[in-house]
Amino acid sequence: MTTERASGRGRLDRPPTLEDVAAGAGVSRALVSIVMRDVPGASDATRERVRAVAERLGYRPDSRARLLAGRRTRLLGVTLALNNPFHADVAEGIYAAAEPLGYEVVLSAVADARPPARAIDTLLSYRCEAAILVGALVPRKSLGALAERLPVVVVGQPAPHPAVDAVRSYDERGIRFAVDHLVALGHRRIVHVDGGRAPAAALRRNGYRRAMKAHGLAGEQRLIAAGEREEDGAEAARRLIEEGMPDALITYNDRSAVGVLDVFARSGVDVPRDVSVVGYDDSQVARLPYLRLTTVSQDTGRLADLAVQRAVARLEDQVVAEREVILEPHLVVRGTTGPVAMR
Amino acid sequence: MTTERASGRGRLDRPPTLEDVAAGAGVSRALVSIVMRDVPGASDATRERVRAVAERLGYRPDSRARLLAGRRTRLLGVTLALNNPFHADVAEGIYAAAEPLGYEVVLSAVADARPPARAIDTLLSYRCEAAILVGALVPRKSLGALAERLPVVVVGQPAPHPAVDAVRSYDERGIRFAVDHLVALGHRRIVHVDGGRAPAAALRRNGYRRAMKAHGLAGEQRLIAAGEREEDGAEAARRLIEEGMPDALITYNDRSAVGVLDVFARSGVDVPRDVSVVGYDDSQVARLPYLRLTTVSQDTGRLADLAVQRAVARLEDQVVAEREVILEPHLVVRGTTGPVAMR
DNA sequence: GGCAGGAACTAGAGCGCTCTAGTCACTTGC
DNA sequence: GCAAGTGACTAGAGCGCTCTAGTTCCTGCC
Repeated sequence: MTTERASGRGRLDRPPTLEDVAAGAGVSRALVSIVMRDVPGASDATRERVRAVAERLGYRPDSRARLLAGRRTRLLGVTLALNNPFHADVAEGIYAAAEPLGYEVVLSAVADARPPARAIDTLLSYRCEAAILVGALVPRKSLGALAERLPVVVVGQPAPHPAVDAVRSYDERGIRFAVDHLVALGHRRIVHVDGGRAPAAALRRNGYRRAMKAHGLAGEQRLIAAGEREEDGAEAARRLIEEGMPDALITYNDRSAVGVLDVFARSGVDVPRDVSVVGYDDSQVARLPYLRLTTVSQDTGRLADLAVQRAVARLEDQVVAEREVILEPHLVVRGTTGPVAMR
Repeated sequence: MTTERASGRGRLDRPPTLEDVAAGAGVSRALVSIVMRDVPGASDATRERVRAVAERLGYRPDSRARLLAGRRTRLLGVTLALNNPFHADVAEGIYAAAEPLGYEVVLSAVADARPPARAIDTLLSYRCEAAILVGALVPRKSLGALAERLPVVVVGQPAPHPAVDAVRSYDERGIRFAVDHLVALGHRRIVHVDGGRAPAAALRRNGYRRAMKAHGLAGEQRLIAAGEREEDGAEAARRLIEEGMPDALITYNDRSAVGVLDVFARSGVDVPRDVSVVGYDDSQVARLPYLRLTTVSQDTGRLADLAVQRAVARLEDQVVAEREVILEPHLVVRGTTGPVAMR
């Protein structure tokens, strides 16, 4: 053990390997491997001795070699957008669900400068056994190609391809609850500020149309094309102020709702007196004291659990009944919705 | 190429390797490696042919093997808390900064069920060449041990150990700006709702003390022990209401401020008429229309750039002048601070 | 014509593990 | 007393790459 740490390239003394531990303990590499993996095949006395040497040398198994040599990697790949709180919640759930099943998680971020294809490439290059895509927009065709290689579970949107699993909540119903709530409050002219091409946006749009029809409000339907960011909501709000205000509006997600509320606040539009607003996701934002956004909630913990279960079931050849699991969302009524005002 | 995808363990046809591509193109493994790595040593014609075969077979280099065989991994390990928007911003910046330098990023999340030590273990097991710890609380001693193995850069807090680099903003100054601002508005009884044991909390606490003294308000100092979560701020607010309200307060971070504002709102305390509130971080939350939190901002993009530069400089034996780089924070005045009211 | 020099390519040794197929010593059962 | 069994351990092949040290062949130059 040289203490050759001084200058130059530094730390050139490569990390200790199984070989080093084996030599130190006077046993074979294979035995050390057995001890480190905690599998049967070594006496308690030896285990203890080997562990002590490993500890002393600061030995840490090399994932690269381990993954390469093993017959399986037991790696679950997850793509997510770091700036999205919904994704973050799901990812944490995935960690928690994967560990007890003996799987490890590899995260790969999607960002402006890092398209989904890039993130997925990384997962494949690590030979993940399954991929869990959290709310990523992947072209149908590439999804099909991906599913050809490994089990794919999409979270938060319907499976865009018959070969992939999907774990999501029932978006049509979520929107339906929102419309029901607004109608019960006496609103009729209910607008949907949609999510454009964002994940599940089409479903929510559709849910809106169906719900309006069901309430005999087909004639009152009004869609504003928007998107998933605050700015999209803000622009929609400006248009509404200019072109005529509805009784209420439902946005694609909470972020969009925040943009809407911002513009309304600055323009002297009182929520909920002048107009009611409903968001979607029940993200942290929705709970903020000054916002108190009425919104549709989906259970991220359960979504994560189910996604992991799915992926593992596929890998372990268990029978998986349907391609989709759809959870029931629920409405959380807070302060941005109220009864229709006298006018 | 069998289309043996049907049932059973499925996809057992293992992914194509260099060998397969080499065979398909009628060249050696080494040559394919040269082509895939885009290094000199192959003719253009061959390059094209090899690439075509690789494409046709759906070949994807195996990171495990690549990392294992190469003399360097060029991997930068990053630990972060997924639920922290400040961390997410920094992480995205790290991706952006690492790529042009030819380094890859490995993310390792810290969560309730996944302590920092665990996250760091993962990074080590992948043989990352350097570790960038974003706002993680790692015991001084383990940090020292870690720095023994590889260059470590801590982001968002002072280096808790002489052997690690730190990239952060000048927290004492940030707090000072907040105090200056409040004093200029006429406030004297300024409380600090602190961050307890959270990263950089001690610095901010200290900055508060110094700033108060500098304004001749040493006698008005009042610290409330709190933490980094919304709930910590909320509890502090309850105590203040009970034990006596100050003119203004500065919280450890924006999350804490949100908790404070929540309790104040529910208790009929008007901000900023009755009391002014300043947060820290300028996270997304602070910009929300209904919140419009006055807060201290740090430049996450630059923090990330510098952290990567640091790590790479250490790896490539460049001279690094000081252990710490400290950026200047700045105050963003929004709606939660105002002049002292007549009473 | 002979040979240096370079471009294009290959052989083969690892990288640090896992895993199969052993070997060896020591019970155990009849 | 001996085959069979069992627990503890080892040898060695391989996982899919990279990288060093070649080899081969062409081109140009005196």
